[in-house]
Amino acid sequence: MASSSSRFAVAVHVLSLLAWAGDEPVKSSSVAASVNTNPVVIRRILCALARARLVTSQSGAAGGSRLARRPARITLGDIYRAVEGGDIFMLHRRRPSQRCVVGANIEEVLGGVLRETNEAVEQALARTTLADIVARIQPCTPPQKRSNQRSNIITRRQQS
Amino acid sequence: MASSSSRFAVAVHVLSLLAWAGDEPVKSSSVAASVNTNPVVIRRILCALARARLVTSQSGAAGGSRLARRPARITLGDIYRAVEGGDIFMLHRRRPSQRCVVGANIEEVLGGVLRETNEAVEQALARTTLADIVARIQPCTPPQKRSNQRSNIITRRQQS
DNA sequence: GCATTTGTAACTATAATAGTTACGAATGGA
DNA sequence: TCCATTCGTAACTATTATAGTTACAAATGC
Repeated sequence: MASSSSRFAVAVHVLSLLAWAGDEPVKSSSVAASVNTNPVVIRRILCALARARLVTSQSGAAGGSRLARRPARITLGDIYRAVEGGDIFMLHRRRPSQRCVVGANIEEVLGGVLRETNEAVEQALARTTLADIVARIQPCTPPQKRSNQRSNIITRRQQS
Repeated sequence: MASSSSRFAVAVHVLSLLAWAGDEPVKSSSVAASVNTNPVVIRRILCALARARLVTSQSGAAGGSRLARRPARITLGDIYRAVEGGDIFMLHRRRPSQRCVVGANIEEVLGGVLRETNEAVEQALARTTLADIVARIQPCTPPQKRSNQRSNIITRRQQS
């Protein structure tokens, strides 16, 4: 089965939008319109991304969020760690029988393997940057100067 | 966060017990005692493992389950595919806005990345076999001849 | 025939996730 | 200084996945 969380996918989507918008701050409601969800869900993700120093946000009129680094300096591994953290697989939910040799040792043995596996995931994700993702999103759409009006849906690429 | 499922950990535990028991069939209730859960939970996992041809099971008195291959021929990747299958990460749960360039393309772009990531997980897991796991479970306990009585808790290693 | 064990259905309990409403605090502009 | 706007977060609900449990038919060996 898939991970029960879509936070990673949404986070990549959010950051792609911020990259698209360049220096212009983007409101959580604009992002929510593109992701097709509630602005609070987006703000929760943005909070996690801000804690990881991937974005900065500002309250108030003319507020919003923008990238804290250039897209080429943000890897999917950074994003994964920021919003999913921890490890991929659970160990047992109830402690195995310590009277059984296997039960008494399986958690430690498996723990090591799972840590290595999580490492492999992070390394695999680290090979792709946000810039790569943005480049693969309709590469035909050319960068274009932003209008002054702040539309709720971003349809044109901003800056580069 | 961790994957919400402990099926993988339990499956490795189950198969370690079967490896430990050698040719002797193991009852789901014995396994359940070691894992500290209900026999039905174990039988569900064993079903998935049987579908993947990693174990064989038999009904009836003197029934139980045993490995279908030598432990060195079973990788953690096989086990992962058998009980977790599919992919690690979810995409969006609601379809993103198709009116936004990013929303219209993010799923396809991310889908490719996530497929590659799942590949990386399977490859990482494929580097460890069930034999490796069993060898790391209290390597001090020597293999030892099994008694005739079928105890509910396996405390000694059977065969090799 | 009978005791035993698997396979599976049906149900409940628990927990994670996301969606929603609400509101205080920050901020910039009038 | 006031006010509209936006974030951050708490509190709640709804949905879903997982695991735990009971129950029973079918298979199997003695």
